[in-house]
Amino acid sequence: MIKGEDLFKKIISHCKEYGFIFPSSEIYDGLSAVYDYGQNGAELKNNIKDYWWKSMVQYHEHIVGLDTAIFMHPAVWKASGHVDAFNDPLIDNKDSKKRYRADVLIEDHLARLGEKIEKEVEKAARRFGVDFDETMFRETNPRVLANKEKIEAITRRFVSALEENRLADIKALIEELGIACPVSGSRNWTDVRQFNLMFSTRMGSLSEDTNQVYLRPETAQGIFVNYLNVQKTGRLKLPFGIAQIGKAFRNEIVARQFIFRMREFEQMEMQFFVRPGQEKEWFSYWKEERMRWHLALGFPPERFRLHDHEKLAHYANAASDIEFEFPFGFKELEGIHSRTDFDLTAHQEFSGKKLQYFDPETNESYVPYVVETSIGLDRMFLAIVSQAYKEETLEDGSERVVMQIPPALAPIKIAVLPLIKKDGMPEKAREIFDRLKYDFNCQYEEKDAIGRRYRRQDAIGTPYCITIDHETLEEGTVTIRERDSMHQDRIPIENIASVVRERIDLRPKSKGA
RNA sequence: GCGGAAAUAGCUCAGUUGGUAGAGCACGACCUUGCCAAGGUCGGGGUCGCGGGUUCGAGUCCCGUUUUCCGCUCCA
Repeated sequence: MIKGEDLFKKIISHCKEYGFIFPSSEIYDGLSAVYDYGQNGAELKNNIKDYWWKSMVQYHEHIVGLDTAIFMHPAVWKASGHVDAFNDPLIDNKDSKKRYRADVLIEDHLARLGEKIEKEVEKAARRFGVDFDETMFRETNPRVLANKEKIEAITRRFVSALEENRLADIKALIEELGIACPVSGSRNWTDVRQFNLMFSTRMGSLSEDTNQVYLRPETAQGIFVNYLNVQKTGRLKLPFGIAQIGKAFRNEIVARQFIFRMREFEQMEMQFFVRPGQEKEWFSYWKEERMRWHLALGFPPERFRLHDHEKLAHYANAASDIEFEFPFGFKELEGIHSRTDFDLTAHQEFSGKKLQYFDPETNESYVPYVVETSIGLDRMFLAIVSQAYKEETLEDGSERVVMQIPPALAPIKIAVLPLIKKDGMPEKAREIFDRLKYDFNCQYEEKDAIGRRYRRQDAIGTPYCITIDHETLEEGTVTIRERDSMHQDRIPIENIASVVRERIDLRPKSKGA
């Protein structure tokens, strides 16, 4: 079986060869880490969106949809913390060619100085024995005091330099502290450079009269700033959710691994608003619910795993990732975050507008807590094609490449194929095609031998092929060929639609969620 | 951004010590066959990633650059 790197390369070229994904602006040599979705990719992507939207919005009574603008007031990103948190000062060591976050280098160094003090205290403790008063020693010993003072002074300078973005001062600190590269051991550093992960542009056509605006780095904020509009106009009661699908942009230093990490990407997010104190329960609920959604597509459970975050982002009090085993290993596919009231409270402060919910059951007003589910649409796409791509050797020794895309998500649902190009079969096939095309995305093909046409449909993941033969003309039946098993059944023309519809149905079989 | 590798037709690749670009598959038309790809005939398609340099002459040698993959680095 092919695995890892080889498999990944094959998937990438298969995606290009069969119209799923093309490099952006390819005739101009492409644009780094930007991709376009082709005729089959666009269908698959739309089907993923549709599946998500239906299972989140349509099947959940208490979740509604929203579609907000990519541009938002610049203050939104100050409130959300992105202006600060998305700024990293980076520095390179010229000898080892390694890159570090300058602030992390200094923080680590300060931590080591702190450890030195502790060692001194320990040493003293051993020397003085049982009567030793640690606190007293820390507060009175001149050497410890001097070291502590030194650390505090450096920390003050460091924090103010960081806050005011004085990059030269940060570099000066690194040199002054004699921080060496852990790899090369050298102190040969480049200047500190600022990397802002948010794309910015200018709004307004006169250059002297413009405002800097950002391309949103996440879709969530559009939901937060609108949550009261939606709640009031929809007369929604807690708990309720708002779902959104849309593009987001992050100017990653390194964007790579095909469509896994792109600078322009699409998110499918749902923010669930709950009473404070109930967020942990809902967090667990959504973890399970989202995992169920993935497994409903029929993927092997061992390809998924949950990863709980130990280090939490500035806004969260609990966070888990649903990771999928891509050809390059387990990586984040979806994040479930308990975002507390961080965002709403911040927007309340920055905007000066109350963002409280009046709870008719308790007669109280409060800022709700938020549990977020956020999945990368492009990553979901990659997960599906990675899982679907199969190279098979058949009984007769021949080989085929088949995309075992879940039938409900397949770009083309039915291929309509006349067995031969004469005896009235193309006409009959056209007639059937014209009847089916209003309900399913269909493809008509008459060129080449039937076997070859089956293989072409396998390569783009078409779950069903309808073949029109002599019996069709005489008895009104067709054969329906199933992609994965290659089994054929003979069914009446009138039954095609109902048979296919039943097999591509993804609705929960027993109870609705 | 650093290091390594690669780039010739839609795809996979060949192209001798530098001498003016080829194959198979794919694609189009027609003929033939007809249930799991590769019958016949004819045909279309490449400024050899891009830009410079060396040379009488560069796909081939040199420099730069772009893109991709891998490893670092980064990824609230």
